[in-house]
This record gives sequence, C-alpha cells and structure tokens, in this order.
Amino acid sequence: MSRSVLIIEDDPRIRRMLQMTLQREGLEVTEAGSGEEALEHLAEHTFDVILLDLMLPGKDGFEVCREIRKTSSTPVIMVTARSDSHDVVAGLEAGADDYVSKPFVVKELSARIRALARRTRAPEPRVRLTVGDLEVSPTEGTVTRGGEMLNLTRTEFRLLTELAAEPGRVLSREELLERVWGYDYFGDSRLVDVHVRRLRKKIEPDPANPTLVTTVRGMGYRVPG
Amino acid sequence: MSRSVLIIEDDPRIRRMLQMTLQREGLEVTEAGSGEEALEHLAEHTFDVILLDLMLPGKDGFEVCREIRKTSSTPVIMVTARSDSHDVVAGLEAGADDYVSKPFVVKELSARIRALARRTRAPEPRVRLTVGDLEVSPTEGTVTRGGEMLNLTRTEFRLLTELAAEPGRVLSREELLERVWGYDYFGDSRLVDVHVRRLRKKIEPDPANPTLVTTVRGMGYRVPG
DNA sequence: GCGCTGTGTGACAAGTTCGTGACCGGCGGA
DNA sequence: TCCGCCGGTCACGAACTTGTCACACAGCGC
Repeated sequence: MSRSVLIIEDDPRIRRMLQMTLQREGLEVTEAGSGEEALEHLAEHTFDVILLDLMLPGKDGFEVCREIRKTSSTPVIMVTARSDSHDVVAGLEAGADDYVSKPFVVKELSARIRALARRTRAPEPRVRLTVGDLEVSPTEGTVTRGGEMLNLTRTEFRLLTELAAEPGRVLSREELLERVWGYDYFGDSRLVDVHVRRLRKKIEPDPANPTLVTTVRGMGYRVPG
Repeated sequence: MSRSVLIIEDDPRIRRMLQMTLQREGLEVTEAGSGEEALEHLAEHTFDVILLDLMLPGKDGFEVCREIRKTSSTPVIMVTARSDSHDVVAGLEAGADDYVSKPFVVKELSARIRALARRTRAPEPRVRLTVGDLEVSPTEGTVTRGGEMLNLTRTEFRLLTELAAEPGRVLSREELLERVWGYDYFGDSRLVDVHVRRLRKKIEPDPANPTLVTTVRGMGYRVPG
C-alpha cells in the first residue's frame, strides 16, 4: 500500500534527494520548502506522515509543528541535526511523534515512515460483510462459506469487498476501476468484466446464473441488497 | 531477547522520550502516568523491570514502591531528580533495586535495565496458544506436539508466535517483519519466506502441503482459525 | 430478422509471487 | 582452533495472477 509523505525541508538539494529516494521506496512524496507552503499543502490534502526539518528559515520547526497540530493529527517525524535531547523533548512537546537525526539512512527513514503510518492509522474496526451465504472479512482478508475459506486473489477480493460494502447499489465499471485498481489506472474498463467472471467462477454456486454478483446492463455490477 | 519495562513518570514529555528511546534500544515499554495506573498495569502483566520516578503527584515514589512490593517482586529502578543520598537510602528501604539520577544517559539507563532484568527475571504467567496439534508457549519459549518438544530457533519461534496470536488473520510480510524483526529492520521481505519455509520443515507433517502455516498468495501468511 | 451495443468466455503472454536449494558470515560451544 | 548452528541473501524455476484479445452470445430497438 502506498503511503503519502509531506517533506518540509528548506534545502532544495536535500529535498530532492529525499524526494527521489523515498519515491523509489514506493512512497508518494510532496515537497514543501517552508512552513507556509506546507500548511497550504495540508489544507488541500491529507498525508499519512509529515517529515519536518527543524532547521527552517523564518518559523522554526517547532512552531510549524505546533501549527500543524492545530488543524491536523497527522503523525510528524522531526528531523534534527543532532540527537540533542533538548531538541527531542521540545519536538515531542510541539507534538512530534518520532524523530530522526541527520545523517540518516534512507532505508531506515522509509521504514520509520511506514511504521508510523501503520501504527497511527485508525485501528480498523473488525467489519464483517455478508454476500448471500458468504462472509467477507476485509481486515482479515478472508472470504468464507460455511466456515470454509475460499481462495480469492487480491484483485477478486477487493472487487468483492467494494461491491459488498454497498449492497444493493450498482457500481459502474469506472467506479470499480477507481476503487480497486486506483485512480491512476488507465486501462480498458472491460478488465472489470473479466475479473467479475473470475470472481463468479469461485463464489457462485452456478456461475452461469449469478446471484451474488449480478449484472445491471448498461450500468455495472451489484450485489443484491 | 526483548525485555519489558514499565515506566512510571508523570511528566508526559519525559515519558514519551523515554518510551521512544528505550523502544529503540529494543525494550518493550509500557507507560503509566501515576502510581494508580501503574498498579493497574501490574495487575494485568508482569514486567522485567519497573522504572519509577520519585516525583509523582499524589502518592510519592516511595509509597508507590512499597505498594508494588506488596504484590510483586519485579525489580524497581528509582529515578531521582538529584543524587541525594537521603533519597537513595529511602528508596532502597522502600524496596528499590537500583537508582538513577536525572539527567541520565539513555544508553546507561537501558544497560541498567537489561542488567537488572537479566539478574532477576521474574517467572511470567503462562500463556498457551495452539496451532493445530501444536502447543505454543510464548513465555516459556517452547513448542510441543503430544508432549514432545520441537526444536525451533528464536526467529522461527517468534514467527510462529505472532501468527498463532491471531489465528485466522492474514499477516502480511511487512507486518511480520515489523513484529518479528522490529520496525528498524530494513532488509528484503523475502526473508519471511525463507523462515516460514524453515519453520514448516520443522512443524508441518508434510512441509510440501502445509496446513499449520498457510500461504495466502499476494497477502501473506496465516494459521487457520 | 438485422444490426448495434453490451457482456460472457476461453485462451494467452507477461509479470508477479512463492518455494527451494545453496551459499556465506557470525557466533558460540566443544 | 575447528565445527555446527543460525540468520540473512541470492538465483532459479514453478505456480499463479493479471491484463489483453478475439470471438461468441444476449438484449434491445427497429
């Protein structure tokens, strides 16, 4: 799963280095050269983690951190020049969640970002969806019928989850593409058909006469409410 | 092996700083903001070491220490503001095992915790997990089948424990990496595969057709619920 | 019936994921 | 010191997934 990171760092060289290396690690990176710019970004998007350099011109990192905390609970990783315990305590007081001291190992940094993103992400409630006689558990990643686990692929599973989350509602191919494949997927929408078929093959008692995932001609698919 | 520490400290800043730095030293940290809260934690878990700040609101550290001693023999490290010999003597009298004065060096603190934990490791409550016909005892570090003990390595054991702790749930490689290897591990996630294989070789009746630790392709591993 | 559009079906190639054996370095015990 | 165990890495092949295609088929308006 891709995590989004906001980097707040005034030195453009370091910023670019971070941007490239973290991107290579599979993270979505947004850059800000100042606290003001950062707050603008935060007004528009939410991020999984914020990476904040202490040494900023104008407002210093602590102040930026406090301002961020006023409007957002996004976890903040402070980047300190040296691991000065005074800075650390001040950073924590300002609302930071973790800190890293320069020079840092990129791998370590990205691991921390991931860990923090995972840890502070709202604990997923244990949801149980039902589709006919199927039990779908999004958090456990399982689909069972009568206690027996069905072997779905990741795509099939997501497809079923999206449909099951809104029973009765017809989801268009475009909607499903966006939800299952992501908004940056530009392929054929027939792709959905193929996966619906594969899904049916596994979950429908009679795949030729589907009852769990039904077709609404000209509209899309749905699971009966 | 990881040691568990209970921090009793009213200042949230210092508490968080301690929590994070000690965690980074590989210690499992639980926090308590007051003596009452600490006693609640102690009723539920056992810890290897208790880190107790003298300057607590309400009951002072000495009193908390005496109360702890009524029910538990877990070693206590007192944290004093200054190395006042009067405080030290009173602390030892109250049942503390060691003392550290502020400001302390984190490395030193973690070294003392380790030393004390090693010296007086308390017998932990027994927890039993089962995986198929296996009995897993996380506290004793043993896995048995029909009374016969299996010879797992530390890594294999922890891997099995993490999976067994949440039967039915699929744990991703990333999750397993974080839980077994720690979130500061930056290696290949294929490492998990290799250890799963080694684990299977030892616990599965037929390692080629695993039933105790099963693969969920594209997701991770699980032990059937 | 006819044509059009939308959907189901089987096949296929490329890519991904996973299991496996092998290797190497570090560490501790004999 | 040597030896064996353990943990981490690698390369390879098998199995599986996935996106795409061509074609068949069904519904619908005419």
